[in-house]
Amino acid sequence: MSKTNTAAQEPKWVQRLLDWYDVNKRDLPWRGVGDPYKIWVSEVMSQQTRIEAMKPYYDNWMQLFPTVEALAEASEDEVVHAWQGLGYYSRARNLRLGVQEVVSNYGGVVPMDRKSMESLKGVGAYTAGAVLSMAYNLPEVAVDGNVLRIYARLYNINDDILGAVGKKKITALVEETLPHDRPGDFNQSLMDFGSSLCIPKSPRCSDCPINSSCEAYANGTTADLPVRIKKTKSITIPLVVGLVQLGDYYLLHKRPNTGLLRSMWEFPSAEASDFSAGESQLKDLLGALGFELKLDSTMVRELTHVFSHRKWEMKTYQGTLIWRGSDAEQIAAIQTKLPADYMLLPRLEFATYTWAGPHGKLTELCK
DNA sequence: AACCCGGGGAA
DNA sequence: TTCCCAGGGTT
Repeated sequence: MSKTNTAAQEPKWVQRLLDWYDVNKRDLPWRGVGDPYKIWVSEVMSQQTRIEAMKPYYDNWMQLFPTVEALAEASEDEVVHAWQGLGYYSRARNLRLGVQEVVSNYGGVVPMDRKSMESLKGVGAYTAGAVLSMAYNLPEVAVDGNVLRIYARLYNINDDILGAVGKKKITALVEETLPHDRPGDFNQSLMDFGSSLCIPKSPRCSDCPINSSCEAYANGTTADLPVRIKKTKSITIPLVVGLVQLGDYYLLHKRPNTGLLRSMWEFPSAEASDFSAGESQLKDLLGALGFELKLDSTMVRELTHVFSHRKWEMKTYQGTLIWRGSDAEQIAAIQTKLPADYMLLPRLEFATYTWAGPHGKLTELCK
């Protein structure tokens, strides 16, 4: 629970920001509805994701899973498939698990206290505060990247906002300044303010309704704040990818259920930077499954895909497979002899499956 | 505290 | 290219 604050202690900028919000707030589908489930979904979808990017996913999600019960009953595959393309897929898996907890342990009602909220899968300090303040108008702070940036400037805080010290310092400040009559609106006003005016680079200070309260603006340090520690560099991984067919069927591989892009489908690939090295590895790989591989040396697509800490440099080739078993064996029979993480699939059924990031873009090369 | 987990828009 | 976004989980 946040500290109490009196009207006398409330900084002048708080009411000015609320006034600005009343005029300039964005019209978003989960706002003004008072539905904690909708707000919860929107918050999780928005994590590390811009609003414009997640909007269509949100609309689709609500069609598929309109209530906590609907989501709780959905399979993990359905849920991750609906998340396909958004990234950070653990968010989808954890959201489903969290909602299942609500249905089984809270009678389907999203809890109204921070401790219970934060005990739910995928719900941390931020999401708990956001849902509680926006859905139930409880005086809880929701400290996200926007809030860290805004307060670092308003109060000229030089600590690294990604570190524990800076984050703790700012959270204390937000608790002191949170207006208890409109906590939900206040938290949302910070989001809208941070995404339109107090933006990371080149903040639009001349248009800012609270620049007279901003210490960084007064000191001329808005360009230097907030302080963020630089991230570690990403490593580059060269990959040779094979779009390999047995008749009308493509051979696909399901990634392990741990690590990057877990449990998603991809085309067979090898960690190699040139055709011959990749061809050799793929022949070994598919040979162990019982296939003979003929790979065409003409590259059909070169694709670079950047993750947070990794970069895939993918070279894609087409090829055909020959089953080493008896000539009479049909696809279905061969299928039963493959390991569980491999399958043969016709192109028309591709849309049914969840693709591992950039592999989804390669499906357009298949016929 | 450090690292892992996606994807995309903007400069 | 680099930055960074309505973060949370794991080790």
